[in-house]
Amino acid sequence: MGRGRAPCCAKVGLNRGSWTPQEDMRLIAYIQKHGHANWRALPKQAGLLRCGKSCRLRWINYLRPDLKRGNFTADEEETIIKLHGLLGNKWSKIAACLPGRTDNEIKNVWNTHLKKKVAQREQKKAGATKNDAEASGDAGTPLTSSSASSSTTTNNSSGGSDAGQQCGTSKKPDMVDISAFEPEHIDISDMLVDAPTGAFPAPQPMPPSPCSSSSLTTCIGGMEEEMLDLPVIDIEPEIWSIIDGDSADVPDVSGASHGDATVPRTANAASVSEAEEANDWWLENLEKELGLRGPTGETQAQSDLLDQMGFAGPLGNTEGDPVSTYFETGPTNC
DNA sequence: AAGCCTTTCAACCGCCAACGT
DNA sequence: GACGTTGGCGGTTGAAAGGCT
Repeated sequence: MGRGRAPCCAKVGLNRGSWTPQEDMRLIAYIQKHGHANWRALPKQAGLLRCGKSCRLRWINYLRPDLKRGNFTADEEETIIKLHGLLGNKWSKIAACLPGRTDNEIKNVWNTHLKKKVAQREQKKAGATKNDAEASGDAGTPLTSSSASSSTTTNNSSGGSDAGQQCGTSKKPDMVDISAFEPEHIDISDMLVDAPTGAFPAPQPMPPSPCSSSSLTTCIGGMEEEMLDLPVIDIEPEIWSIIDGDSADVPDVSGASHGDATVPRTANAASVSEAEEANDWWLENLEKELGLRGPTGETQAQSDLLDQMGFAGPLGNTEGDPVSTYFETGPTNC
């Protein structure tokens, strides 16, 4: 643990709270082009007045192209309940089994809906099986002892650190075998493979720089370079120094200088096309919502985007900002 | 219609593990 | 091996939305 850690946004005058459509666009554009090899440096290079942590969170939980949005299906809820029984509050691991869902989302759903649901179910079950319990040999380990209460109690001391393991291949000792509770066994491995692949491509760790594909880059064209390079936001240079804790120069963010270096290398050749498909699909929707596609053509689109990005005056015409509209409609269209 | 209460969810905080030097 | 840096995780918070009285 480093001690010299720079203070987070609150202390250095960075933006906090809700993200604006402009910030979203900026983040999206930057990551699409350069990837997110270094979250700490990202906001600086993208011209965002946010801390890297905030950017990461926003991307992971909201802007990522492979996110499924909208209500959880009954199946998903059941899956969460089951996995929570196995894993406890290991939201990230649970999320790994639910393509398109984030740990934050799952955590929220659990705390708002599922916890109660499980509690109610358990109550019913307790009432119904009260008499049976004594007779049955395995004398049922109560589900709620882990699932319903573990979220309120503090961490199950994380211990296991089953890093690399996904979807509860290791059952924690204090976790209850929920299969005894549920009518049917659940094959966790299925969940990994069962990702709805139809309209929704399997999530990629991070799509390789999709700039080679059409989409946003095409529509924005050369403007994107400017968007990323120009000091559009009136940022006091000292702020970056404060953030960095040094006086290092703001690196040149033009593609040539560091483009490839910051592009994640998680994707192998085989997955590149998949990832590009995913991105194209996502960007298509985004572009439509942003008005970057359609009869008005690219020139208008660029001009609109410039407006939205704050290049050409205030955001007078947002009419419910485009990014918000996009997400209200929902990228998955599921 | 207004005020209050509850629910929802995006965002923040602090901690920890992994990694690099 | 020690130390610093970064990414990631889980818990918590607070604003907004919705429902109720």
